[in-house]
Amino acid sequence: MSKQAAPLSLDLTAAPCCPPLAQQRVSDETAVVLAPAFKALGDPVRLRLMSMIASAEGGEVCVCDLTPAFDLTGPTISHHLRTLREAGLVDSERRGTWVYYRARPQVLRQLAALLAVEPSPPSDR
Amino acid sequence: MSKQAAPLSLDLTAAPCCPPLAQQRVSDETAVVLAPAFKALGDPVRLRLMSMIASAEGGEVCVCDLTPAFDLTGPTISHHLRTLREAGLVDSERRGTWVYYRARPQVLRQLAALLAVEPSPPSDR
DNA sequence: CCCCTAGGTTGACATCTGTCTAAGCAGCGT
DNA sequence: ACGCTGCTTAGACAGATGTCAACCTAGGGG
Repeated sequence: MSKQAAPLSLDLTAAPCCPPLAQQRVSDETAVVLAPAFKALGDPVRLRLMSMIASAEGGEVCVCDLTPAFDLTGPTISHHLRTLREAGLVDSERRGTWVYYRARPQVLRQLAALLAVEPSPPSDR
Repeated sequence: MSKQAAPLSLDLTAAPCCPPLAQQRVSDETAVVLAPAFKALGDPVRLRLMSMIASAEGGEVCVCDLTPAFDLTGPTISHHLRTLREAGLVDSERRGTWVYYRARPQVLRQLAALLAVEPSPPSDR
């Protein structure tokens, strides 16, 4: 694998930040910083988790509402959530017995911006 | 890993397609179809390759222009390109001695759309 | 104080992935 | 026909990843 450190909670806001990928070559540094975020989304379970968290009413979900949606054990879900957290995509907070996760929209926005492409170039229609 | 088949060239256009991840829960099927694309972008080398291809003048690049940009052997670059191809992110075409790669904007657009988030919700400022 | 529930941590395991070297295939010159 | 250059395929190998069972920690109630 192409190296990766994961300082246990990435601040993607610190990334050299993102003229669209298709508009200007992504630098090595930027690639190294942003790739882990895409990697984190590169698993169906995590993609769904991310979606469940990001689309949650009130902006947050209890883990207890996430786990039963999958055919996986608690530890496995916990592991995936940790991956999302370390990729800087979500934040977690314990409140009493429960742990709540919420999305970090800035990072999502940054990734979306990176993938942005012209609406539909002339050659296409 | 959470299952995956890769029919040697994915048609992501066939995906149940993408109301933003933060607006509606991504279905299992959609997640299974789209996750591989994110996974493909989840490596710094491939992210840069994707960018070099997508931002290329004339919409295409020769492999011979990609390879020297990295500290990797030809086969390794070829392997990464294949991954991008199988993820449906790029297309390749041989012309004479050289092979040219071009991006598939539709897929990029689809991924970007999935990550789209409200500009900046009230709670944020 | 004890136990119950919600989650996270550890360790183990099979599988996948990134990288390389060696070998193969495709065009193009001569 | 031969060899050269550009790229892909095949095989090998160390390291990463997804999953689980077992264990641990934190809070809340009796």
